[in-house]
Amino acid sequence: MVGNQKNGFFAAIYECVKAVPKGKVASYGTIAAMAGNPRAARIVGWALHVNPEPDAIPCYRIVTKGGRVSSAFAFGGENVQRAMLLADGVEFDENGNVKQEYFFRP
DNA sequence: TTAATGACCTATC
DNA sequence: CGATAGGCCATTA
Repeated sequence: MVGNQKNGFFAAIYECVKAVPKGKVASYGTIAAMAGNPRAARIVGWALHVNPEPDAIPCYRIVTKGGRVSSAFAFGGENVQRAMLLADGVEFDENGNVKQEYFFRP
């Protein structure tokens, strides 16, 4: 590691995000639960916000529980995130939300 | 240590 | 159905 990040919940969150298989998405609450705190959904958003390793952390695979992408995506915008997911094989419904069948659940 | 922040979630009007 | 308010938890200054 580059020695820039302290070991905390963030590290666990990163592991969970990287554990999401390609072609699927995960919600903040799901990642938080996998990290050990089902109520720390906001911490997940923060962990991805700092995104120390955007090359290894596919934050574009993280969406809200309703399947809606975040409004403050760090890579460029919601449209970009949708394109990334489409490139991974994820499909959206008519509402612009990710289908629940593409949600990765442990 | 206290206070403030934040890419959420749920409940209520 | 759409908008608003509050609560939760960890990190930073």
